[in-house]
This record gives sequence, C-alpha cells and structure tokens, in this order.
Amino acid sequence: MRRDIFQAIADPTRRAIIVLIALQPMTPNAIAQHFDSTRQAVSKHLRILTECDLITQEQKGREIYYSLEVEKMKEIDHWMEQFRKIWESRFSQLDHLLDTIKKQKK
Amino acid sequence: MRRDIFQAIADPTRRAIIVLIALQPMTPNAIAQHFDSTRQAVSKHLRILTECDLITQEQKGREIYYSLEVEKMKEIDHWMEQFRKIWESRFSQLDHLLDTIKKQKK
DNA sequence: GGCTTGGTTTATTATTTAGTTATACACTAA
DNA sequence: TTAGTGTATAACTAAATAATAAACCAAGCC
Repeated sequence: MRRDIFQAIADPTRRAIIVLIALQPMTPNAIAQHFDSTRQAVSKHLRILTECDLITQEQKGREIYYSLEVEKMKEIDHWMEQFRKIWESRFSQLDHLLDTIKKQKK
Repeated sequence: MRRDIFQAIADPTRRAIIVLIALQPMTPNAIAQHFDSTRQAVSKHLRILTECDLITQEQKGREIYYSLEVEKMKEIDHWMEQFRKIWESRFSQLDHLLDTIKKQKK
C-alpha cells in the first residue's frame, strides 16, 4: 500500500479537507457536513491523511479535532522548488533579452 | 476518468519522468531506458501527462521529443500558495514572540 | 517492395481505490 | 446501567490504475 503525500493530495475530496482544516481544526462530523459525503468516507480520508502525517488529531471529550500539519506540506513545496528554479531562470533570461532589445533601440 | 494535474503527479514514475524531461526534451525510448520500464508503460504515462497539458511533443524525423510545460506546474504552486501563507504568518508570529521576549529581557 | 526501428494502441490482468452498509467502540448524560 | 451521540472499523462492491504482451502504424533505409 503506497502511502505518500502526493498520493494523498491526488484525491479532490482530500484536498478539500486539507484546505478546510488548514486554518481551524474540525471534527469528522463537521467536515462531512461540508460535503455530500458520509462520515465513514470522511473517516477513511482522515485515516489516509493521518498515515502520511499530514494531519494530527486531538481528542476533546468524545469529539476528535483534526488539524493540518502544515509543515508537512513543505515536502510538496520542496519538490516544486526545482521547477520554480526553472521558470525563474527562464524569466530572467527573458528579462535579459528585453534589456538587450532596449539597449539596441538606443 | 479523472485527469487532473494532481492525479498526474501522484504516480512516482510520472514524477520521475517530469523531472527527467524538465531540462531537456527526451524520446520515449530514452526515457524508458532510464527506468526499468517498457516503452509501452512510458508511452502510457506520457499520454496521461499530455492529456493534462503537462508536456508537449515535437516530432523530429521518426523520433518524438517530449518536453515539460513548466508553466503548467505553476498550477500546483498556486494551490500551495495558501499553505505558504499560513506557515509564513506563523513564522512571523514566532518572530514577533521572540521580539517580545527580547524586549522583556532589557 | 520489404525490413528495421521508434512509437502508439488494444486487450487483458492484477491491484488499488473510493465509497456504502452494517457493526462495533468510547465517551457522556440521565 | 441504559440511551444517545461521535467515531472508527470490517466486509463488500464498483470503478480506476498500472503494467504486460501482442498487434499496429509510420518513417527511414536497403
């Protein structure tokens, strides 16, 4: 069973859950009410997100509050870094080109 | 058949292909030789990547060179933006806290 | 034309995935 | 203790995936 962060965010429902609990922790019930999803389905998604350490849970009485482990999202950001470098360098190349054109006009 | 960019990068082989052709365009055969993968398997992955506009192809003789549409990767980056905001704001809150502590020491 | 090579497509298979229903567990209040 | 509420788990189903083998298409070369 593959269980990595990229797999986790592949599902649109899970992405929505992530966004939902990014700012304030929520209970499974509250999350389920936000979609047309059953509590069980949400519960399963939360399990998957937990398994790759993307979310943490805190029990308060009989309710469980899930919250996003926002630091973990940096792993995706880190993978993106290499592409960011590419488009930034291309941009600066374009920048340089425009500069050259400007100078030729003078 | 769901076909979005998050689904596309969920597969580790596809992520490897993306990285591989990010800097220089490559033929399916060349890509397949980089992994222990058959040409057919690679061809399928390239199809999926093409379908969500992540890569483009250019025919040269009987060879097809695939290259990454790096601009498209910005869509992921854009989704990440909201989380980046969160961790940056948390960092500045921490910053502020450290500042306060420093002032108290004076 | 016929052969080889680079690439894609089709059919098939095994595995994973997402969801549902039903069952079980845990905490709280009466 | 019993009832009720919030969650999790188990069993099952339908659909999606990823991979393979075999067939197919097109470009270049003899």
